[in-house]
Amino acid sequence: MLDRLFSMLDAVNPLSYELREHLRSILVARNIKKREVLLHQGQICEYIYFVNEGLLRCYYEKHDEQITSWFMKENDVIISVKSFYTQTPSVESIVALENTGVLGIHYKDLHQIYAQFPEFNITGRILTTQYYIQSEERLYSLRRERAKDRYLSLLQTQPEILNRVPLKYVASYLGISLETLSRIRSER
Amino acid sequence: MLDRLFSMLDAVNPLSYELREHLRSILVARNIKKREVLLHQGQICEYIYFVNEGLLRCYYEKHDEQITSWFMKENDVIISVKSFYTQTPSVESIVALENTGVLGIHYKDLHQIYAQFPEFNITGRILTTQYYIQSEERLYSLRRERAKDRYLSLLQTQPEILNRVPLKYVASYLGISLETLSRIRSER
DNA sequence: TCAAAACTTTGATAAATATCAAAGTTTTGA
DNA sequence: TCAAAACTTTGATATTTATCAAAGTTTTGA
Repeated sequence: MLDRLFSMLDAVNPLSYELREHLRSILVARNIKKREVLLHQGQICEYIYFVNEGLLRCYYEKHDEQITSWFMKENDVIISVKSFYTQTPSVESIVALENTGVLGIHYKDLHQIYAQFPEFNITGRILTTQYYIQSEERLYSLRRERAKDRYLSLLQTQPEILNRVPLKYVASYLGISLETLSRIRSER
Repeated sequence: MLDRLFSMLDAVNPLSYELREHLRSILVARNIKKREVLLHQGQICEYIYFVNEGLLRCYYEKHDEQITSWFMKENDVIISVKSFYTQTPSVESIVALENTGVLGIHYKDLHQIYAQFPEFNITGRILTTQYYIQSEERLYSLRRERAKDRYLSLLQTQPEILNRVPLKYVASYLGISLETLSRIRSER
């Protein structure tokens, strides 16, 4: 049950026996059915989650339209970034696109770990860095790139997303309209 | 000379006397004249810099066009994100827009600090988190937002940039053409 | 299993933005 | 200081993409 999480963390920076046992005691497992909501807009994102299995979508509303900010699948760590780090109400919601199993750590427990197991700051720093790099790479593709090129980079970097997610969500993730995406896909 | 950096770091997480002295011994000061290049595309970004004074621009080329990824000014930490963290050749260049003074820490020295002064991982984690949040916020504005709205958010969040930077750089930072930006500004 | 709901495609048109070109304006450096 | 270079604005036009509408297609759940 915790194997996937532990092996992901171990790969980043080896976990001590004590930390591993401590994690067992504070991790919260949760199963979310397809379409069920893990975080509602307006709530504070109190947990940082690890996806054991399944797929989720993080989105927010702008002029009555849902805009997808991230898709998160097996082995990903998920939060509403600003809400979790600043413990303020989230503008984003997180909803399951498939039946999903996650493991959560409460914000307070995480900070207690950072204090009690200083080496976990290394893990935190490295994981944050990885997600920061991903965020920067998405900025590249949104800046001065054509709708078609944005679609092609997604196809290259995360092809499985396209098989698991309705087009309308992919479209808003890429910052284009549903119809334009459909037309791009039908070219050849 | 090091006051600004130390007080920034202290505000994130207090520096011990030993760490402060160690920093003094490994920090590298550098002055860059306007238009001078701090990092060339293709080089590995070996230093993480703190801007004491001045303003720099980080950019990359796409279809013969320069696209600005970041502006960095006093009190900012700067790197070519992916290049520094992965120690691979940079797709970005960094150039001074004003005469600028920076303090640099070499990648190896930084990691030596993380090992020798574990509490600095806290600082590293928090600073990375702050920049990650900024990156996410820029993603919001590039996704499904009109050119005009992107300009208005920049005006709100970083008005001083607009006074210190030629419009063509601001335009590519916002992902729009120079002419469109000029027209947006002249409305009213 | 089958009707309703959700999703995708396609077409016609409108709106936003880019591109090309040229004329002003400001800054720079010998 | 003043000509050259860099920057900004403006206009005309082209291209990209969005929007609105409707018709297919697939999925879902009672």
